[in-house]
Amino acid sequence: MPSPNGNPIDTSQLLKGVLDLAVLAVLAEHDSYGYDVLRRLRDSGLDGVGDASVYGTLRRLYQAGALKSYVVPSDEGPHRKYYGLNDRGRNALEQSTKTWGSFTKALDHLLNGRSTANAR
Amino acid sequence: MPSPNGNPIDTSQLLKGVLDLAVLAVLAEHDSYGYDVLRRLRDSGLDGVGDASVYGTLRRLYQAGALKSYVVPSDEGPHRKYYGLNDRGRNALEQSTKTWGSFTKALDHLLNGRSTANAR
DNA sequence: AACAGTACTACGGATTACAGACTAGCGCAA
DNA sequence: TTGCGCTAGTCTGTAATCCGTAGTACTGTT
Repeated sequence: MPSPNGNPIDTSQLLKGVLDLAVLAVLAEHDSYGYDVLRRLRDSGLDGVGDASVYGTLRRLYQAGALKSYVVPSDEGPHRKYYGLNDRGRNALEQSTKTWGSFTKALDHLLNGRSTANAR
Repeated sequence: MPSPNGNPIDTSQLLKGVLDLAVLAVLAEHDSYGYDVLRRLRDSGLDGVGDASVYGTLRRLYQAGALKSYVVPSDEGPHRKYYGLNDRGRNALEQSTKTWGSFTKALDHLLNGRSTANAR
């Protein structure tokens, strides 16, 4: 049930589809493992991201063939499963970035659209 | 299963949570009915939006108390169900716009991330 | 042993897409 | 005039997708 309050949009819904892009972007800098991806995501301002969401995304991306992965047995804890972009992943990142660009442009057009001079 | 091809993000997923915002923005200009909202959304660049999605969103928003609605019997077809923002809707629009703003900012930060002064 | 870092799984919630049904005027042919 | 299809407009059910919460398990360090 919706809160009896105002009902602004939920950040979790905004993440839909964007988490892929975010994860790809993070991995574009350098290979990394789930826990670290999560941390970097949160550092960048994406607060409410759950760890399972990241692991899920990583796996989905991997199964889609956009990532390579290799396990690094660590000497300071359990093994770390590193992920990195491959060609397809790099391609997907580029594509998705474009899609995201035009999408936000359309939204901005709607939000600030033709009402620049409008005293309500 | 995903296409054996590259698997860029899907526009439909991007819409999640944003459709609310888009619909609110459209209604902020002036009251309107589903079919027209759909048309205006598409005109603004949001292509793949389905009509049922718009109707659904309209109803959700209405049941959340963000919209008022009234039926106008038309002389050129079936009746038109108009929707318009009320106070709560206006409030939600403002809130959501802010959320959207910081969200895109975070994303952009990630995408262009390693810009000036990443030497740390 | 307790704790923190790390990985994974299962279930549930929210939202959009697709397809189909239904309503109401209008124009045209028989 | 009646019948039929076309268009504008609305609504509903089901499928598919994705994120969040919670719970589990493993491994070094203190």
